[in-house]
Amino acid sequence: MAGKNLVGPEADALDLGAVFRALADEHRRSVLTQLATDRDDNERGCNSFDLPISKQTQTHHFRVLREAGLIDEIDYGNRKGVRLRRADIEKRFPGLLALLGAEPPGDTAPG
Amino acid sequence: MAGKNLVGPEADALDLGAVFRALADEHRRSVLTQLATDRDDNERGCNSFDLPISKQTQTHHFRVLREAGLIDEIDYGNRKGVRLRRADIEKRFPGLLALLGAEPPGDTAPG
DNA sequence: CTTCAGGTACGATTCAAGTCGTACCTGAAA
DNA sequence: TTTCAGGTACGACTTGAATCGTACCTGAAG
Repeated sequence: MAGKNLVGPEADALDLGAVFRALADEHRRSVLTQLATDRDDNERGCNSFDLPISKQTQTHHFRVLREAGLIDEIDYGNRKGVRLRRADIEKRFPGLLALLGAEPPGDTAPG
Repeated sequence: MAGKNLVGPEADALDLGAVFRALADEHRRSVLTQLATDRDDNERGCNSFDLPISKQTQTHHFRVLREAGLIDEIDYGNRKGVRLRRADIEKRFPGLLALLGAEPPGDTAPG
């Protein structure tokens, strides 16, 4: 019933390079921006982000975000939850999440 | 005599994706960290960063940093200067430069 | 049990990025 | 002028990342 939390790095072990690499991708940045915008930090389903990519690729992106220490993944077997590691991120890299709000969401180049 | 400033994006046009992509590379992050640490924002020579890469690759990295809007490049013909665009960066992405200080310099994995 | 949707594992493909070799340009100094 | 160090341009190589196809796993609902 209660999903098990997939492992990520400890709060003190967050690597700035890995974080920047994770946020360099448009889709991953979109996910994290959506998570950071919700101040209640609700757990969300993986398919609630409207990513225009296949589910295999989504799996890849969520894994990158988790291994960078930005999100927790909760495995329920046949579905998965995602939660922002806001406290850990703010502790190690204060102000990082606020930067994501400085970018207008869905800023994909037209044409 | 007075070098000419190579063009980069306007302050309001700084793109977060380009910035994260630029800072995802270890060498470029090292350069920007060194620049951000100097609170006097002195202009520095391109070969004052002790980058363990060829000069062609250095040219490439400085170009990426400039096109991301993070630095100004001043061309003197047979040598080049680099200056951090601190005001523009702080205006558009406040707190970003402070994040670089949270990472210990020269943190290359041993062994 | 079967069915079904969500997710993963593995491999293959495609593309972007980091790197360097060769050649060339630039300005200063001899 | 020549020489020299710093830098660029172009091309080529190599690695890593993003993407998807196929097959398989998981738990819930019939």
